[in-house]
Amino acid sequence: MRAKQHLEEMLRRIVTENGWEWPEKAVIEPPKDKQFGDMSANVAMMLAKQAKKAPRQIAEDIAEKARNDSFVASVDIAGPGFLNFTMTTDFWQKTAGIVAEQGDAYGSLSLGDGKKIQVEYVSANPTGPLHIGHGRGAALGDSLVRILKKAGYNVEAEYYVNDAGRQMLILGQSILYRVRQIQNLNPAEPEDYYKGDYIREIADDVLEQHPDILDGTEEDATEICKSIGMSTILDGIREDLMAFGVHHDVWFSEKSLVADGMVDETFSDLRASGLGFEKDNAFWFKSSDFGDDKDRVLRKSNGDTTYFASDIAYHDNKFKRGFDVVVDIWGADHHGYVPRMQAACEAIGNKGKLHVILVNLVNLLRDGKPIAMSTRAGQFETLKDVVDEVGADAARFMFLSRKSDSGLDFDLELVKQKTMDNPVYYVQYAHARICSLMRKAREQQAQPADCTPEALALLNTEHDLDLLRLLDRYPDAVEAAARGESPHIISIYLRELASTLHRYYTNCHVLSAEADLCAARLLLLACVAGVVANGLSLLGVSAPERM
RNA sequence: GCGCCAGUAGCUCAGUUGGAUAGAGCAACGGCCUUCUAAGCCGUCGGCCGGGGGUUCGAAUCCUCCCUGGCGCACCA
Repeated sequence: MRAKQHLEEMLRRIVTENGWEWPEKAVIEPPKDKQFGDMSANVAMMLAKQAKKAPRQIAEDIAEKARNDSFVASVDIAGPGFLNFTMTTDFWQKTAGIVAEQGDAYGSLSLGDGKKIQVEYVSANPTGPLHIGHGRGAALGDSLVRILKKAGYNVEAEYYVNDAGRQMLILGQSILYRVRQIQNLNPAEPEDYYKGDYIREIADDVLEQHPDILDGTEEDATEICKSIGMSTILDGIREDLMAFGVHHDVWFSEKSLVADGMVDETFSDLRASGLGFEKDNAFWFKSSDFGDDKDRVLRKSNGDTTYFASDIAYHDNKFKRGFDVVVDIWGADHHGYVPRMQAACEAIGNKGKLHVILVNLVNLLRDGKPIAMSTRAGQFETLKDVVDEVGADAARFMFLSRKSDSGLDFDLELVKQKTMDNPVYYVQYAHARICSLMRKAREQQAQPADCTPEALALLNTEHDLDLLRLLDRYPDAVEAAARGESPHIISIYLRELASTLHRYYTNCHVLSAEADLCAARLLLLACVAGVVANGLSLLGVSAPERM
């Protein structure tokens, strides 16, 4: 019953009847200017070449037939050959019935058709607490998971734990250094180590659990520090993510890849297919065959495998788990890594199934002044601190208001402000306002009307229709967000819905209206509140009932 | 030097599988609370869409060459 769907079915039928083929690039969408009607189609222009006729003439043919549709009030032809449709008022009014009937399910799609899709995100090394940059990736990944589920995909969220390799060794050494310091041993400062206060706290715990740690070998001591450090930090990461409303279904360990022999398996597979080769005492992957700039080393001449080697094995493992699509969310500073990872996925027979989303850096500011961040130097603003200060809702909405691949200034003072520079409150306020109305309505024994044609017919002002048209578009917003893997589309939609609601609120009084009209308007507003809450839930932002 | 991403109103940004006169918010200025939350609404001002060429009925969007900014270019992770 949605306008776009209805018109597309009709237009496809007419095009077929005329012996033409539906052009894949044809779109039906609301025009940017209301004067062009409710929905606009470019199909006549797209058909020009195929039909060997002038676009406007094709448009005439189509318009004549389209006028027979009982839900189409008028069809105009404009510009180079646009077909502009105005739907009947009662068509739009039915929207309220559909939204009310479907409730929370409104906006759910069958786009994904149950396909298995994995979203891997955050995946920060367990060497320190999450900082604000991780927060952006976390918000994006979690929201994307919610959107893809809504769109009908079978989605699994995963965190890849880099619990093997050099970074973990440095973590162990950093803690051991602090342990010795606490014991007043005046240890030599390691060349490269994590300097944050949390390392000292972990060192305290280590000493408490292993008072005799320094009696054993250096290796054993480092191993103990590493293990306690990692589990402590990982627990902290889990807590911080939970407080931020972010969930992962699977925590996948890099160590387990090696232990299960998956890396070796990858090596022999590549060797067998001729895509791996020995040179200069190292083992290489011929990634240049798949568009990468150069070949890459998987096993160094000193015998260690590279990070890339386990990453190939990891992705191989993902595809073997049956995912049709694998989404990786990475920091934009890793963009140089994309071509080789794509090459690897192609080499192991999964071309085009990896989608990499790059999340650009977050510049943390306070009152316009930058706050420097570096895990190593131990000076950073943690995600936890930021969430504690500004709230999870405001932080998430800020992260999800912009395209992920452009840089983001995150000003702590700004995000606390209640202005349109910080639109989370604007959207939440729309929801709270409606809830407040509903409470007042109950006090005076008024309640939303049932979706009868008589009740719906009372929703006949331009303000009513503006809201109804926007509600009708919600599933399109979900679809666009899912297809584009772009949660910010939901955020933009919500701002527009909130804006239209606030305008309605100012112009159309509800509780003072005559009883039937009041009930009809309550019905409409209940639908709006439902869709606002629905959309906010896709962003992982709460919909408060009062503010 | 090579590559990727960005450059749209004073500011922050939408809009980019080519569509109609390029949109919001903020800021500035001017209005609206004796009725449901003013965290709101209405109005005015504001643009060679970084620049030059090209492709076509039509370009912010595609191609090409420049300019500016960010980030990458390891037998690091």
